[in-house]
Amino acid sequence: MAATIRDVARVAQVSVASVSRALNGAASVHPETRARIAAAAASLGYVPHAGARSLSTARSHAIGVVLPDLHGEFFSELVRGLDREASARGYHLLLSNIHADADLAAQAIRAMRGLVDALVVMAPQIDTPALAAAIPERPPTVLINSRALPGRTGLSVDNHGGAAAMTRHLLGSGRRRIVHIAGAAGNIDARERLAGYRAALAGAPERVVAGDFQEESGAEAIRAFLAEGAEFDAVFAANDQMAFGALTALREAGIAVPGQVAVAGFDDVPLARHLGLTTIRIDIAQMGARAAALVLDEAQGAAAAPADLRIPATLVARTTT
Amino acid sequence: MAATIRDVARVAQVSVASVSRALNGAASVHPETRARIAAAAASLGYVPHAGARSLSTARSHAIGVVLPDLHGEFFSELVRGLDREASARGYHLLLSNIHADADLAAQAIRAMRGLVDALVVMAPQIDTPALAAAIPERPPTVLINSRALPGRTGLSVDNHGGAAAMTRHLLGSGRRRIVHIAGAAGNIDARERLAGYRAALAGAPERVVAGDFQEESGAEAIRAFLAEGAEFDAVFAANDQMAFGALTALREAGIAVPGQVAVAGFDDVPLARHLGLTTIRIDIAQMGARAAALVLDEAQGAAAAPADLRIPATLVARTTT
DNA sequence: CTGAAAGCGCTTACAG
DNA sequence: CTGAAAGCGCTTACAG
Repeated sequence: MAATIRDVARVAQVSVASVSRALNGAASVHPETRARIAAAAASLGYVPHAGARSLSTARSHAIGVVLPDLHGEFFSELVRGLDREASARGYHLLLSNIHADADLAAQAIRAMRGLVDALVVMAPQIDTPALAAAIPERPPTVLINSRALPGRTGLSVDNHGGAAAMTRHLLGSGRRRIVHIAGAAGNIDARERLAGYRAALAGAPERVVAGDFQEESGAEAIRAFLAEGAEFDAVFAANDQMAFGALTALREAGIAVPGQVAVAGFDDVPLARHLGLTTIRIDIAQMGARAAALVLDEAQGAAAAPADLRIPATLVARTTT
Repeated sequence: MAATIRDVARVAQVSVASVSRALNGAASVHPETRARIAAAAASLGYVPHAGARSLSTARSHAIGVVLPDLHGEFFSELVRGLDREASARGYHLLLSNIHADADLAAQAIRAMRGLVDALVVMAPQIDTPALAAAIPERPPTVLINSRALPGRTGLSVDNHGGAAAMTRHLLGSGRRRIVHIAGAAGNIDARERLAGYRAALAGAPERVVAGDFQEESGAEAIRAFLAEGAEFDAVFAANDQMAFGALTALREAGIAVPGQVAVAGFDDVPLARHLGLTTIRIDIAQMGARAAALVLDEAQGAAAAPADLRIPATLVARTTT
């Protein structure tokens, strides 16, 4: 078995209280005692049992992270940002199992009781009542890309601003008939991007077609459009994946991009740069770091008033517009 | 404060022992008692304090995950696979802070004492002595893509087999002068891929140029090669990123791919499919799930003998060869 | 079937 | 500066 604080106390011939104080750098420990304890700890290879400490102090130094089924860069960058800030402040990340619906999310959150000092939850697909029911009073929680909840800090991408900027960019370059391929139904990001597109149309005709954020749905949308002989000179997809699908469908149909039709996406995934796709860039790692910082401030009592914060969404013009 | 087991006991008018037994589904609890306890727990919104339970039972139901600075798909797929298996068996994932060197890795591992029942460690850049020093006797540990350690289970990509298969594929399609762009020095994956290339050359001339797994190093390598007037008809890069760099350099030089020079990579990142890059595919999520399964088997006493397991690496031929 | 008690490995007032 | 003791919230032999 691994050495416990008792073993160290025995070897150093002091009480466990002194060992605890010495190892935690408390003020009042005689230098000689401290040295003896350090030597004993080293000789035993003693490492404090973090779980026991957490029970005594009622702090686990862990942030619970509850995420939906995320892929690729988004997931890795988000976790990277969370980890960056958490590590810098001496916290671990406890990942919940990936959840698909509100019930699973609530269950994941419950399972973290006594395990974490703070919670970062991302649940873009869960509606307000279900979300409110799932989020407990404690520990402090920051919501990422989720519906707003009164009294809780929310952090999300500036979907509305980004979509409006893209729409204006397309209008500004002379496009008039801009088709928007919407994201998954019920998804808050999808909804806000659609709203941003609408708000910026400034009288240009609105034309929305349903998608589900998958590449194939972007291709399907455009194929259906072309089949019915619809006219348009720009496609603004609610994410890059669907824009890639749109590009494929346009290529199949022999339509020049951006000559005849401009194409734009949202997210700036790595592939977008390689394909020259005009899109909206978001600094996901920054969003993660920011979320961790906010929730730890709250957990440590330095709470700012709950707010609805936005991570900037920046237009990146490339060759498809 | 959140309700504790004491509160439930008081409301249900039983001892805490009975509450514990009832809520853990122990055999011997009178149905009526059980019902009263369930009702009390529900009315109080009681959720057991997982940290306290873990101290009593000496099981945390968490797997510590110690990873280097990973990006994109590799990271997300690995964590997805780990999470899939861990969740299925009722375990959480505790992410250590991302480590850069052996000292940080050892520190991350130490910080997990008392927090996890098992450890999954990936440290391809750490040499054998440092790795041996960092990995403790307990808890059970499975190594991913790391150097082999006696008595411990290792799981890694079949780098040698994959690289050999790719080399044979290039030879089989008539290429004779195959340049290998090696990965980062000291990295075990890089080393094994190089060895696989060498083993399969079968008398064809060996030509190795240094790289560091970054896209730019692949481009640099090819530019330098072309500048010195070297002759070659194939480039096999130790990962896809460097292969993309090579493609760029060849395009700049007006060299036809695959007409004059074939290009191949390793990893099959998403971009590879879009660019038509011939490469080696690895099922990263499967590697994660497998690692979690192995380490939990060991933690739960169903230990198989330590072994050196390989995740298959499959050749995917596309348009660059 | 149920309860009183010890124990998991720490921390922290409280005395001295 | 140091120690004895209580306590964090659970679980689990041990009695009954």
